[in-house]
Amino acid sequence: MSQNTGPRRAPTMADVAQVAGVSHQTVSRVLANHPNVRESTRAEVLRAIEQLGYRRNSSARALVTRRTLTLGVVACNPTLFGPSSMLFGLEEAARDEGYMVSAVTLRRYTQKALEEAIDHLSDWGVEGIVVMVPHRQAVSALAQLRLPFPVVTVEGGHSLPIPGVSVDQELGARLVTGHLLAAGHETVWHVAGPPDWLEAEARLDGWRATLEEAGAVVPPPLQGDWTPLSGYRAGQELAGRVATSSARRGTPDVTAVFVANDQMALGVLRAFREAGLSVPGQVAIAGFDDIPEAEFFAPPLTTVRQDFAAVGQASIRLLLSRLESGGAGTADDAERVVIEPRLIVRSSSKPT
Amino acid sequence: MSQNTGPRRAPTMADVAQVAGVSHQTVSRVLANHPNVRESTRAEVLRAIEQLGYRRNSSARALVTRRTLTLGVVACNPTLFGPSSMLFGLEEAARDEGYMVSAVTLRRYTQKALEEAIDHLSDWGVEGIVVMVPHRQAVSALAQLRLPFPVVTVEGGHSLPIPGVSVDQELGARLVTGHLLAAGHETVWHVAGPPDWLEAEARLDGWRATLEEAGAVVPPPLQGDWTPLSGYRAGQELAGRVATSSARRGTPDVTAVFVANDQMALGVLRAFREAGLSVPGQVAIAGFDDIPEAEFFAPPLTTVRQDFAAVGQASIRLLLSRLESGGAGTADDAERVVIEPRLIVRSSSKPT
DNA sequence: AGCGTTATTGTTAGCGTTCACAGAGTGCCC
DNA sequence: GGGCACTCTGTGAACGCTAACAATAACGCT
Repeated sequence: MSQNTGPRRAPTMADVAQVAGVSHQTVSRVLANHPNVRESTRAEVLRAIEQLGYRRNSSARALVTRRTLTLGVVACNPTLFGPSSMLFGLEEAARDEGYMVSAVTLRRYTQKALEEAIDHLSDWGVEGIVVMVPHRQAVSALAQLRLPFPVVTVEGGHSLPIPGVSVDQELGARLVTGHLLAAGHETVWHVAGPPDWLEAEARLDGWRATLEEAGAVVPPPLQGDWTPLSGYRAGQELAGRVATSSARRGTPDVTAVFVANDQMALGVLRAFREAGLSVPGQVAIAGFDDIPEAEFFAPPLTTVRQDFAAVGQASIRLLLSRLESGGAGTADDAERVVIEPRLIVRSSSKPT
Repeated sequence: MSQNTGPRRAPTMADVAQVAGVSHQTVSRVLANHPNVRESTRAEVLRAIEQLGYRRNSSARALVTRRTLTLGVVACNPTLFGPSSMLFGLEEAARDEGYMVSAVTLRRYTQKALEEAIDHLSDWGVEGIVVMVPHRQAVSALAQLRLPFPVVTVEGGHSLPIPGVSVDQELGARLVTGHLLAAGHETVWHVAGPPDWLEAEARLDGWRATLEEAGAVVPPPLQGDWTPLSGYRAGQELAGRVATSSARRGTPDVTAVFVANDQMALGVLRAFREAGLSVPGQVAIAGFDDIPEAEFFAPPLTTVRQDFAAVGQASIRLLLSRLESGGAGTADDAERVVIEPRLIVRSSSKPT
């Protein structure tokens, strides 16, 4: 029983070949499902593989095939519901296609951080990357870089010739704003996201356009940063406005608010609650994203649902199609996939 | 101008060597920061690298060094705040140490899915993995598997000889329950998580033990599944109990509820609101996790904060220490890192 | 029988690194 | 001026796999 207890190395193809009594090439053929292998030898080889617990060495394979079967992702706020859902859908889709996904997360967007992230991924030989960093500067910085592999953006806007997937944020904003106007509100206020985020901008644009088309006054948008706290602050300001305008004109000028995401909407709700404003009685509120919690807010939040998982899947499909077409960095016919959001009406916007 | 426009292959070390007028080995030395290289040649090599845009081929490197510098993660509910925060902290820590992280996500736990996930990671030659699947069965299934690389669990319980990191869930539960008892409640009800989750069990245990030690009645725990909806259902049941007990005995038997996570607590809050029960006036509520939204619930939620990012970092440290000690699968002195949670008191539990 | 064709297997040569070793040059000492 | 230590550089051989080609056996057909 010379059971070698030392840190014996993983078996190689040659080991399998020897056990099975064939050449290493035949083993390779069996593994590659090559048709021209006699059934009996195939069985023999499989048995040897089983017996030795053989696993193909991915590095050696990658070295010779020049394919690492690895994709990279750069993500930005990965603890938020949206980004993490996308990441999830993306990883699953990639795995189904036989790829591995390596993610690098950015604490905050800076050009340097983005470049380092991409560098890090390149070092590991990814075949392509998905960039989920929805800052305006990120996308233009990306366009500058000439990378030796395909890049796909998520929510990267339409202005640059980089293929990408996005949800039609503007449409979503139009849906909510239109919904609030239809409910009889004279106008709709807006708590926007950070101005350098493309999503924030698109939502702002959709909101403004809808108001203008309806001939409604466009009130100055308030500024948030996606966090509940910033929504809370904006909510306090709006609540103050309601109070003073009611006192001055006898009628409040804020009766409906479209908040650029659900988390901030939560903050606004709290501020209103503390100010004694009833929702939707005195002010109607709507959010964006439809996080799982939104249905259970006080009151349940009207919002716009985005199919994040679908975005992740689409980004992988797009990346793989680029990969197969051999299309490296440059792509003039930058494909874009747009996914439609859906309005979810709940009590926060219903007339009592 | 013989600019080769074809899909010219990435430059190799030999190319760099030729341009710099040295041998490929010298290039390798420069890249490895070997001390015995003359300053002038080092500069020459670096210049050639710059000029050619050379990047070391990670597959070739991995092949010869037998190190892929890649770690794997198996995660379970990656869209929740907790898991995604851990993933984030973990990835960052790994990157700081020069490792790449590849994550595989499980839609739902099954033994098969777990094994496939691990298989998938093994295929890519990870040097070790972190398993973030806090099911009882997952950990025992893991213990069965004899893997050729180190494994670290997150929230994997203490019963098995696998190194792991966890937050002291039981302590957290004790803190909340004790806090509620100290506020004068005769007993504390509990909405538990799914019974096959270790975290749910530990929180249940901590709650029960605290009640027993205080000589309080231990009411039957309600069952949830972490989602707001399940919390909502449990909340409806509890609200019903308040109503009938108040009617029958003149005094309600539910005055305080410890909900096993914040999302379910949100559901309970909604149910109570709909039933006309005031929080904390008639019933005090506390959750667990301290998700960013918790502070803005109606009312702001008392909860237990877990430092998820720290858990992720600790898991990487533990995995790397295992890796360096050469400790593969077997590890009798299974190290465990325990992180202490912190009670965060907000108005949902404050006596009016 | 002889030939072409196909099925099955083996042989050899890389893929781009790192490692082990050898070699050349320099300085120092007895 | 030979030997020794040290610095710097190059040569050749792996690492474990796949691709290309060669070789052999088996088969059908004229």
